[in-house]
Amino acid sequence: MTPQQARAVYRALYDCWGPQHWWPGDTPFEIMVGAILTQNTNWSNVERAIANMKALDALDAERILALPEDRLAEALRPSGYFNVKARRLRAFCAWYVQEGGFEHLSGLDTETLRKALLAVHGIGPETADDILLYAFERPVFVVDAYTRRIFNRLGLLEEGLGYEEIRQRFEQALGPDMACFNEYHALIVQHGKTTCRPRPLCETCCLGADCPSNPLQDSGSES
DNA sequence: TACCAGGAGAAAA
DNA sequence: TTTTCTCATGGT
Repeated sequence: MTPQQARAVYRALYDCWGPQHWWPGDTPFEIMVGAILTQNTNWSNVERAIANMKALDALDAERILALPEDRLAEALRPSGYFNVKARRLRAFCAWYVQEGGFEHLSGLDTETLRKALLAVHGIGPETADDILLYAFERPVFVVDAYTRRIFNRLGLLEEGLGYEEIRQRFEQALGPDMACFNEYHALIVQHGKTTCRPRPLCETCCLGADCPSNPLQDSGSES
């Protein structure tokens, strides 16, 4: 993928959807919680779980750790996988408190912070990069299922590439631009979940004939 | 009713 | 090392 191609898709998405103002969350900590809860789940379900946490006045690492795990799981129920996510969120909070919280972690360089996040139970590459980009405002490109789907089918990424390879291709094409990465990922998600879903309709899609959901594309490239 | 959604870890091959 | 299975709710 050339820089020109990466920027052309960005422009098409931005022209279509406009600024997204991501991440939806009032504080860096809420963003981090949302990044964990949104794993394999749609955002509306995550919002319900976060509202439950706010109702418990528990949107804070130490207060989450003070909650019994079954009560935490009950609050997280709307986001799905609630038992799994309760364990993951507690593991993250334990690490977060142990490391001295946001202020201390903000002093770490991006690679050190990324490695530390990936060592936490329940934090994989996408979740770590969501946290780095949207909570810590680091220039890290987030790769998700929509990114793979859209760019594979646009022919700009080969099938079967690993997460790190895809991330590096975007970062090399675009340069270390936090604001751009922020908007780009948000636009990909907005586009993916509205226009270019697996069973979609893209007469008005901003990617036109190159849209991953375009029937002309489907006829030859669908797996 | 079946499929999908802003994944990750554990187990099996 | 790679692939498969499991976790689960809510909307379409």
